[in-house]
Amino acid sequence: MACSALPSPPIHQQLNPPPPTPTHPQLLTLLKSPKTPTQLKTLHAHLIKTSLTHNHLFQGQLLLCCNLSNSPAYARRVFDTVPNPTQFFYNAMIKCYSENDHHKEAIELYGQMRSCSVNCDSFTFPVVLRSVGSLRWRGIGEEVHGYVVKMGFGGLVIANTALIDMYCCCGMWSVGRQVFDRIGERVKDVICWNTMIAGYVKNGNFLSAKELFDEMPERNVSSWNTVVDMYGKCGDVGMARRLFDEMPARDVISWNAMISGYVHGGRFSDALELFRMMQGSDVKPNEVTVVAVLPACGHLGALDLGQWIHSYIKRNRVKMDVYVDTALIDMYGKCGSVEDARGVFDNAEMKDTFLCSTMIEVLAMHGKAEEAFGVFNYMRRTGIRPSNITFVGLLKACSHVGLVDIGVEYFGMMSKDFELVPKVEHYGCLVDLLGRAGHLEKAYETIKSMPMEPHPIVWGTLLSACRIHCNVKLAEEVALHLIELEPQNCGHYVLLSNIYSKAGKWNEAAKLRKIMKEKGVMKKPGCSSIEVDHSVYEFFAGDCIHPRRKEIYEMLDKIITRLKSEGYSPKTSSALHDVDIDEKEQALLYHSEKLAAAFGLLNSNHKTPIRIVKNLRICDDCHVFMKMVSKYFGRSLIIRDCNRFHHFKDGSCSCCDYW
DNA sequence: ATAGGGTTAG
Repeated sequence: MACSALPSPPIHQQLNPPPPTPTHPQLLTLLKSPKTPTQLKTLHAHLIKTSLTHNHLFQGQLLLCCNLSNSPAYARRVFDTVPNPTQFFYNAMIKCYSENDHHKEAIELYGQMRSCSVNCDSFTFPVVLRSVGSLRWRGIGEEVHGYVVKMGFGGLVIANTALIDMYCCCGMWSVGRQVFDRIGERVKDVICWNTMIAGYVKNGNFLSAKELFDEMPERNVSSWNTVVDMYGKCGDVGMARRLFDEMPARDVISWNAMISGYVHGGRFSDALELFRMMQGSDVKPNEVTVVAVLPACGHLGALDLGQWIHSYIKRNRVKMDVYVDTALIDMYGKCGSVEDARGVFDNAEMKDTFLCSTMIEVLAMHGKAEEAFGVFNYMRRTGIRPSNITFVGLLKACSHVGLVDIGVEYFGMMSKDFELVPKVEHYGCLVDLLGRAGHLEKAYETIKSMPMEPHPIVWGTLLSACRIHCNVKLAEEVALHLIELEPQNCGHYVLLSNIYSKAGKWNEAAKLRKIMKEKGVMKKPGCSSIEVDHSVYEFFAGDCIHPRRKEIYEMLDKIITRLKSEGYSPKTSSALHDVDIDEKEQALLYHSEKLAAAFGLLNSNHKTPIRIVKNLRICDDCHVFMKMVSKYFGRSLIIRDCNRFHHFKDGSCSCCDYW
């Protein structure tokens, strides 16, 4: 065909002709930085076009580039085109596997390398040992150890350090210690000490870890970080903090370990406080910091701070990964802002099982079952495999709105369509779903037919259902069993007592209270928190230590007087005690969520909702109270109890009184 | 030839 017959190309193509094939030096430079899978293909194509695919130098660089780009599968395709791979190619390919969590493949290739009689060098072993440790393949580890010695690398600190780490990962810390003790004193460096200490920590041998830390001739920041983290994990946050304060210099890992320690120990306010201190230090938070601190915001319902962290992430270009997105979704959800959680979900670049499950759980908590099902359908459409956690979320979504049939269907789907075995928590959800909807017998049958030992929580779920449906007889049976299982758990007594009170059985309620006293079981105090001006305030039932208590109680009394004139009468059946009506009313009137609500009305802007987090379930009376506040004070209130969210607006609640 | 090994935070 004559070229002249073709119309001239559009103007933009004339201005941007296709890029010329890169020259050899340009190609080499291009191969030195990470590439997307598509870019990798293009580069590979260039190599083929210029007949460089069989040039060892370029093949080698391409293989390294695949590792840089985290593409082990593509790397393997390149590797397989090399006729007789040299030590260099094996080392690069094994490393690529190991660094991308393809440990089995890394070890297999190491085996192939040896069977092809390609020599390993001192660089091969640490990489292979890391994969062995990750898989905890003891036998292989010992075999590699033998080969390390045979090849004459038994005296190298680095090889020995890798061996120590491998043995400790495999649970063989005493063998690790033997390797450690045999390292010559003159070459024993700080890293092999750190590895041994961390090895003890991995195996739960905290005493030996601390002993070795104390014996160290010199320490670096990692040594300190390891022990700070250890004390945080084993529950001695006080000691962790002492070491944190004592260490000569702190890096971002030090701060992260300490913040995580606080969160792990349930000391959320301390975690936030430390995060604030970090702002004043010379260390910048990174993505691990925000993943550690966001759950603390979530627990406390600190939405303002959570939002601040979200914008901090954007402003400071903190690396956004799927963990950060998941932590944000969880935080927004727990702080009562489903819309923001949904926004993060929709914009998330990478969506995996964990992120989707978190979104489903959040929607479930807020009673948005349909939307939760929608996310599940999205997972099916896009091939994201649901996990056990996904189904916990779906089942909770069903039980919060009473969709019994759909819930039962999801339960069946687990094993039928996804090869997932329902665990005790799934049975718990099923019991909740059935019990709440009034099918108490079926719920009881479910517990009896469970293939595993029913956890006390499952019985507790049935007991709550008995409360909702006023079934005293079944409640007694279940509660007696529960009290036998957990005699010190106040919740069981309180629940049964509430059921008696609700049924008007004051004598029984009183008897139970006496038993509690005799056994020394303390009632867990109700506690509510509210965030005002970036600070979190906590209230306890009948709180009389708050600095502004006078003002708060006056406000609460004003609210109550107003609500009473609109027909509010405290629902005394929620009260635990068998006392005369007045006293009972008093106990109810000062529940912590009411105090928090009064504080919120006093201190916040009319346009924003009042957000409260409560540690126990909200009681019937407080539920009525909040509905009325939302109506007669024209404020919306968002309350999270230990189970779910209640959004109060214009006199009604998002749970439709089904909770 | 080519790159490259061991410790600590979610």
